[in-house]
Amino acid sequence: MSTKKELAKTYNPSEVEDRIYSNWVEKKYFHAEIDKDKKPFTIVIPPPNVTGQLHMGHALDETLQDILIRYKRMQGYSTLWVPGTDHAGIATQIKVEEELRVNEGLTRYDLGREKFLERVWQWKEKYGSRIINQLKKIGSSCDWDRERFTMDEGCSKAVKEVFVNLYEKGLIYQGSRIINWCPHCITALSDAEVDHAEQPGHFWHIKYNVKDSDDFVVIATTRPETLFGDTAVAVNPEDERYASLVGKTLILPLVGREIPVIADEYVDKEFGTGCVKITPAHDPNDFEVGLRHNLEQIKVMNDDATMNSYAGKYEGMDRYECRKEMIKDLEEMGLLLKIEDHTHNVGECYRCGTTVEPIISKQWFVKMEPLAKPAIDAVKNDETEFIPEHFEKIYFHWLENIRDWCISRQLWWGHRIPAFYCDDCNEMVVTKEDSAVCPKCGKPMRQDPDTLDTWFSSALWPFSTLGWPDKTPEMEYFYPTSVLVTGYDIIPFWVMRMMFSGLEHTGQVPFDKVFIHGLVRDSQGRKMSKSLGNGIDPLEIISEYGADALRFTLATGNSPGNDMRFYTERVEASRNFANKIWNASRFLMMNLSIDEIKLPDVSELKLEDKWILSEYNNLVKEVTENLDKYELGVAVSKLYDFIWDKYCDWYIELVKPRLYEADGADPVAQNVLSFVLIGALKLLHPFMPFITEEIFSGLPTGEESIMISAWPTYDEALSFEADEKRMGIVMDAIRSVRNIRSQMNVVPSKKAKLIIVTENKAVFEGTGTYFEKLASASETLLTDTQDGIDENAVNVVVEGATIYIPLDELVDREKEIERLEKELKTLEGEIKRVEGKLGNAGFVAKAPAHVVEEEKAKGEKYAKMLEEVKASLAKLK
RNA sequence: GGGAGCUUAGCUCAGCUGGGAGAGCAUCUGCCUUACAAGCAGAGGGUCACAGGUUCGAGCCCUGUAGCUCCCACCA
Repeated sequence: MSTKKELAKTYNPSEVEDRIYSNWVEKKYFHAEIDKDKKPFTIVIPPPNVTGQLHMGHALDETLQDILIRYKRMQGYSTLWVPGTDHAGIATQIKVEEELRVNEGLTRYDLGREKFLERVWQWKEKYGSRIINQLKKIGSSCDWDRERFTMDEGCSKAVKEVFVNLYEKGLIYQGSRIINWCPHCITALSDAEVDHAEQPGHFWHIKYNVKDSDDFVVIATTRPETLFGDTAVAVNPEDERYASLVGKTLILPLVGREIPVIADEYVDKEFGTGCVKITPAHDPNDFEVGLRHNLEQIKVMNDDATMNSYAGKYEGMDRYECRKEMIKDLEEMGLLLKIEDHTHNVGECYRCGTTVEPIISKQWFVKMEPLAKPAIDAVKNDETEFIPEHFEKIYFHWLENIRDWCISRQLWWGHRIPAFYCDDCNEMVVTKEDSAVCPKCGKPMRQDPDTLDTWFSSALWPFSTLGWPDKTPEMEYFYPTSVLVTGYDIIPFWVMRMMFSGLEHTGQVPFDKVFIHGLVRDSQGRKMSKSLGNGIDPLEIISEYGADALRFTLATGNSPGNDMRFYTERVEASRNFANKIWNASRFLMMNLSIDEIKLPDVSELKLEDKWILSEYNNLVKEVTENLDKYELGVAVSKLYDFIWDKYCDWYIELVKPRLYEADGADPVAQNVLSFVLIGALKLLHPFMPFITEEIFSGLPTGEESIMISAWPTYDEALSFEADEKRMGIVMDAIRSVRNIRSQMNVVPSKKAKLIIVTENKAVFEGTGTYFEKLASASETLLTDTQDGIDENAVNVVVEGATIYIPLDELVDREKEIERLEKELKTLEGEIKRVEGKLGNAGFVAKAPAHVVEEEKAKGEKYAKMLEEVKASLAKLK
């Protein structure tokens, strides 16, 4: 029976990907079960937001995770990859509000909380499932039976559990503090949710008159509109210029309120005018100063950053409009003395870009210091390791300088804070229950209207998805997870918070390793963003080039933690590689007449067989080591080189004559070709799952799927070092002959006669293509002995042999002389280099013996070759 | 003001614990050789940012300098 079949000439991914993926899903290959006989390997997905669609950053993140998961699955681990999505509080709420505004002209207040939330849930269903489908498109082998959502029942249970626990331990508290307020999203933000950007601004020098005096002070401010909230002016206690002013009263311009001059260390004498207006309700430093001096806190803005009644006639104006107007008025009044240009860092909301307003507000906070310490220690003790390691510094820096985490958000979409208030007696209860009755007066209580920071639930993701707080078998078996794969940009948002949450609530680190990748940028190195319109849609790339090509591109030429630029040219190269594999397989299948693949006995193997097997064996070892060290880019480039260069360009070409024999294709060659291809496909499978599966299914492997086949292992019996070396010489010889033919402009179709003479006078002769002859000669190249050399020939010198190409085949004598002289020069250069090294007493004395030996051997080899070249030149001249 | 990273072929980037500089793309030459023109063969192209140091030996380790990028930071 023949297994011969013919594949299409080019690989067409769109025809196979969906079919293969559905088959995997149907067969439940992605599903992970608790298996005590296997070791677990767990990854929880960084849940994409339900706001959007897959972008290139996700594609990279998913690809890396899938590579690791598929690799470990083939190695026999019970691999669990938990998929899911994030409710993304602010981001999603903004999107739905926007949609509501554009389509219906409504605000969330028009709908009311309940109706609005219904809309958000509809959004979540639609876009949540869309992004899940997109994850599938790139081949992610997630356990879809275990898909989760940060606001599903289990996660909600975990959130309440954690909140109540921390509250009872005193690690969650409510307080009035300066927080970052986004006037567009109308909510508080945590420090991590504020981006800082340099903005051009001004220093306005404003005159504050001293009460009942002609004296005045000049303060320089970048935020004149907060003037209405000033409750003091501070100077440095050491500042002699203002010593007499301390204790005096000033008249606040425009509103005429009286404020004291105080002395505080905080003021820098050298900066500005040395006088600082103190606005405790609108500046974190002023807030502290205010506490020290017991100053009143006056909020001058509403939640949307319009001015309130403290701003007098400016009430109702937006903060910037107010600034403009009041500056004009101050100028008219002669109180504006100077305007200086000044660039400063301004905080912006990470979701909408609006300048945040530091504002005093009553919010819920997590006390960070006691939580941060164990999280720092766990990384210092290597319980969790970052890859690459230097990202630990970022992690430490954040945790060591952390301030309490503001976790309440004035949003509707999110986990509602499990605190209840009694409107009658002001009693407050924090409980896991959905409702509460006042323990004092028995009246039903009102739940806190605010929700929790999205990252509060994300922080629990590694264990809430495994069933925590219940003691589930999954928690027992799959936790702690094995590796977290994520971008460096969310270390402070997420990694750090999962770490301290895991340690606090489960007593264990949430993951062994944190594998950090960089950002995917556009071809000019810019961040891909919607506003720039430079984003490249992974799905378009997939439909044009295939998921494998995209994955391969993302995994190649990129080292951990470094950003990468995305070029479609690179995807084309990856697509070409896929096609190359396809055609190698096509070639094999066209010539396959065996129906079972079995590695032949060593005695039957020819030189090139041993060589490719040995190279393959090394590849197995190296790729496995690279993957274990998370060097995915290195692993994949070795696979590329092996398959394209060694397997296709050398091995296939070398065995062709054996396949075209009149009495049928050599079964040894067929077996080796198949064995190596199958092994290489397995190694490549984590990177290019679809094409490897498609080809594998067409080969007589006796296995049902490559994705559940066993990962190849290094086999001492396949190591043929001596043959690798011999083959190296043959390859050198072939390259040299090709080089000559190319320089002599001999077209490939013209067969040249070759005479190969080995060191010990072995001679081979033939007129076939140089490929065939060298291949068939390769076996005995260095051993046989015969006599008879054609003296009138161009020759090529390789280690241990000289190859003659009769001159009548190649016309240009001058060119040949030129070539040989060049060769002579190269060899002389090499010999000089080696002699220099060996002549260096320090080198001979101190370098390792094998290094010295190698150099000696090289010297001898070059010397012999030099002699041969010289002899040839002499003959030609 | 701190901290990190980067600087290697025309472009984009690899280069593991220090032992004769690599890939892809681009360029040049020749080929439709019956797996593949999304291909084959050949070629050109790099004082590995700069200056010192350690070493028998440095792209790799140390010190300093310059340029670029990013993160963090309350100087009003």
